[in-house]
Amino acid sequence: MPGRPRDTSRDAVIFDATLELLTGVGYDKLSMDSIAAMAGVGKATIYRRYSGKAALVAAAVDHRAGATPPAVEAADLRGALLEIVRWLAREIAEQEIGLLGALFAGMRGDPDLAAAMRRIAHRDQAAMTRQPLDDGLLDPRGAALFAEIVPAMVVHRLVIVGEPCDERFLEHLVDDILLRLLKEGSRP
Amino acid sequence: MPGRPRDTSRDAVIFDATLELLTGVGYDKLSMDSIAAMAGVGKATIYRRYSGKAALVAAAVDHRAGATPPAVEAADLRGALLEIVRWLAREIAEQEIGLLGALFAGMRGDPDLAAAMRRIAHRDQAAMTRQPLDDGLLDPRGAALFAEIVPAMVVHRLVIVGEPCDERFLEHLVDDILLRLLKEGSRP
Amino acid sequence: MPGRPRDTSRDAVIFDATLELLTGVGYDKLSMDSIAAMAGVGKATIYRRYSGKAALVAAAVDHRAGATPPAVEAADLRGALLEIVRWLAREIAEQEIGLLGALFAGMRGDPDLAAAMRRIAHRDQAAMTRQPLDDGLLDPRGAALFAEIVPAMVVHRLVIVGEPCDERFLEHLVDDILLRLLKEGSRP
Amino acid sequence: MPGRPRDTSRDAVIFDATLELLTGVGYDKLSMDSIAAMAGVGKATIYRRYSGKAALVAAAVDHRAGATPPAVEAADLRGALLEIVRWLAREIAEQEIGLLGALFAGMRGDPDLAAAMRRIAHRDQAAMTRQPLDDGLLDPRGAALFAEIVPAMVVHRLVIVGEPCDERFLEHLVDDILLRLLKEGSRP
DNA sequence: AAATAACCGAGACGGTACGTCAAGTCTTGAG
DNA sequence: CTCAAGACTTGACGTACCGTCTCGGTTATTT
Repeated sequence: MPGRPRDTSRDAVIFDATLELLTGVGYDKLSMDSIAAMAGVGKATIYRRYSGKAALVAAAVDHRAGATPPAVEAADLRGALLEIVRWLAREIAEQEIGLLGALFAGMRGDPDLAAAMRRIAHRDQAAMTRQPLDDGLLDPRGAALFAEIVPAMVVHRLVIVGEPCDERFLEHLVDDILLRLLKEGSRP
Repeated sequence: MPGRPRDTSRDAVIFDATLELLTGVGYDKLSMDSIAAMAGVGKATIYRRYSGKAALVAAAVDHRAGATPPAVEAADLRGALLEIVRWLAREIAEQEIGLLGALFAGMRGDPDLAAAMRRIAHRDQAAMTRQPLDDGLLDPRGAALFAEIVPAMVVHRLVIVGEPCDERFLEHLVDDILLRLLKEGSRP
Repeated sequence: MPGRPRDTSRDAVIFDATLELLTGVGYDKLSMDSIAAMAGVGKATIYRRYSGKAALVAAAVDHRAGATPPAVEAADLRGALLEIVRWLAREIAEQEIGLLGALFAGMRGDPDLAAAMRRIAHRDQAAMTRQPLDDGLLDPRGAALFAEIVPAMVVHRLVIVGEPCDERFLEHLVDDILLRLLKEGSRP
Repeated sequence: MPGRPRDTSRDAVIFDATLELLTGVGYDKLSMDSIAAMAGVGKATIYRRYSGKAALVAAAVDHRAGATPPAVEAADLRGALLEIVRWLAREIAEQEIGLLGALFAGMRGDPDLAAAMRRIAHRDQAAMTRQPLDDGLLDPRGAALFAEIVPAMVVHRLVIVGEPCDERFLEHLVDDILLRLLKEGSRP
């Protein structure tokens, strides 16, 4: 099949422009024209790669987030949990808020896209608890509980409550909720 | 010297049209023109009352939700929690999903509006646990924990996970998380 | 017929505001709201008197123009013609341009109103040449020619050519057109 | 590096729709939305070409009128004048009335546009008298007088007097005004 | 080497919705 | 019944964005 191959260097500049504008003005003030202009790219080049704004934002967030695995250092359960929770809170605050906007906007019209974005949002959660699981700090039931509660409360804190996930909140989350549920779960 | 007073009957038809279209087509396919047309109202009449789509949706959801107090019947803690959780899940699924869309869309550009919408989202949560508190089924610390965890997990379930809050999920929420945290809290 | 009588002092302030705004911003940037506001009058008070913007402007121009009869002093034909032409040019430039805008805007939708405005535009023209007629400076045929040519050329100069009716133009009009036609007409 | 060039076929359909609606409903009932709809064109395509309704109408009238040169057949002065006057009266009645509406509406806010419209209104008038000039039927002074008087009286007749330029009026214009002025001018 | 075919930046295209503004009508409370 | 104030419906305005299409021009592969 002949023809000029896609210029892969375009992907990077498109992602950069998308993420910069996304964090700058928010999802719904984000326009494809402005992304194309900032990236120095034709709109067709974007639409050749992504089906629309929601898909582009999903891909951009996926790309950026994919580069950051956690890497836990603490050896005790509380320390490990705090590290993971800190990383997740920062990740969501910085990147995935935009993804959530895309999710809201796109999920009605395109269920497949919504499913893809949900996969992105979930993807790290499995990897996140792998190390504590391997170290024996966490059992599978505890890991599931963690994955169910922590993202929910972090997102709720940021979006609904509208306050940052500061250290105080994260310690409260770990000490008053997670540790008590996990300890409770380990009793006979 | 005041002129013609606002026709309060217009508020009702505007809210009705807004909510019907909101649940029908979703927040971002919702157009001011279609609301005005369905309500039989000029756009200026809407913009005289609300600064934009986000503010209108917030007011409409506020209006509709305000009419619904919980009213718990069960006398035991588990039953009471289940009732409240069921009501909240239904409320969020039916009404506040639209509000969340508005929140995402509007919160960057208008922090005051975002704050107002957060107040709306929070408003019922205090009243929600009042009866169990009065009945002695819940202590203040437990009520705070409830208000912190339940909305977060319900919203997360609906938006991020993308699955409905069915009875199975709600019982899991009550039995595996809430009750264990609340029992734990009552120990020495 | 009982009821509060119309406050005739309102007519004056409405006319004043109308004419001031008309000369200030032109016919089509003239809004009923701004007239009402400047006049310190409710819009209903205007619409109770005039059927719409075009009718109001016509009445205002009629009112203002009606107060100004010509009063020719010169005893020779050329001097008399120049005086009349000067007055008419000033009158049209200052007032009736607005009326012409109203005429254009309103004539399609309301032929009766258009007829009324044409009557206004014509009204002075009969009176204008009365004195020269009485003095024997002009015969009826000459007066008719005058009334047919002068307003046409003044309006054309102002609107189509877009230049002011300065003394040079007016003398050209009198010397090169009017006087030659009138002299010609008086020959055997 | 230029992008996609303007589709010049869009100009034609826009002009057609504009002129059809203009003659149908008149200048001020003419809406950009209806033009766009009838032309099967997005509003942006119109606004990309013309700054507003007045500019569009000016361009449309210019376009349509530009295609029509006079072509005089008569060999005597009276016949030639009548032919030209007839053509001009028809032209103004059919096309330029709309342009005059645009001129009134737009000339306050945009003097450049007003100047352009005046150029359009004047454009044919030079060419109009070229043939009689070449044939020696008219001298330059007579041609200037013609161009000054005839359009003025035709417009005045149509707009202010509100009557059509029928044959009777045109002969009056030629016999009682033009010919007498032109003959007068040729005497010693 | 030439032809082919998909790519690229740029930007015009048909649409849809936005939020504003004006026209003319209606509704207060006061006189 | 009139007044000032101002809310009402209607409908056009000009702007912004979407996702598509069309230019002239640029690479790679395939003949």
